[in-house]
Amino acid sequence: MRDFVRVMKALSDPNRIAIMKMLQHKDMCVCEIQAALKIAQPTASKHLKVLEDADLVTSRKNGMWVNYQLTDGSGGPYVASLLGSLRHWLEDDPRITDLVEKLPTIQREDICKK
Amino acid sequence: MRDFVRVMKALSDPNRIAIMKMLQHKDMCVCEIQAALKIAQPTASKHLKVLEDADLVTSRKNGMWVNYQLTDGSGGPYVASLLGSLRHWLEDDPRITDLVEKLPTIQREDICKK
DNA sequence: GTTCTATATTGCCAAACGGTAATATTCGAG
DNA sequence: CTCGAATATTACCGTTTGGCAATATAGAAC
Repeated sequence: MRDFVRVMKALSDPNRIAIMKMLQHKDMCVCEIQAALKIAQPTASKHLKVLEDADLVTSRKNGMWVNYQLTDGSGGPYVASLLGSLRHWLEDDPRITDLVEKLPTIQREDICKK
Repeated sequence: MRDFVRVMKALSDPNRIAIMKMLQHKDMCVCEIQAALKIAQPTASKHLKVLEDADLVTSRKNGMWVNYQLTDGSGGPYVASLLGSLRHWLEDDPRITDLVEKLPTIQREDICKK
């Protein structure tokens, strides 16, 4: 029950849902997510931690960057099911489609090194 | 998006999840839910309102009582899918099985009219 | 080593949440 | 109409949550 609530809570925030939908299209680092959602960097990190604690997302260090990606769902029964459903859900949501459209223009090389 | 978040939030609380799982077995009035979960009556009412606002539950007045039941899922795409998944989810959760076991002993005639 | 750069952690604030007691509402019974 | 019983609403309280600025950590480049 505790795990289930954790997953549902993780998917109960618009910004975290947006992160999940973007990660369906490509792996992203923190600064890319921060730029896409126009939120502060610590906010992005915190959201990613919530998603990671719920086993919805994993991170791989790659040099200076930390790449986040969707999990394969092996973390638990609810996670697998919800990851599958999320593929279809919100495909027509205006904010999501807008974010996904702009995804190709979000590249870490252009964002960081300010 | 707003609807989706509302549904996910509604399913992010242990007591509300317990209500959903109990309603899978039988329609219930507020005082039955209150007794089963051992919570105050306003708390039960509030939880039911959250579930109703998310279209997960509907209420039918029957004299003095208000019967709550699961919706048919026609309220939206996420609702239908989650209602279906919830049938299988948490079937082995100790608290849920305990509540369901005790369901037959929860009857409004025994509970109310204090 | 030192200096950037990307990310994580901490500390803080306003808003939202879950809970209760007290009160209001609604409806059946007499 | 009055009384009692089931439910809803309101007011309040402690905890959690999402946001940010400031700081700490980790790694690449020099």
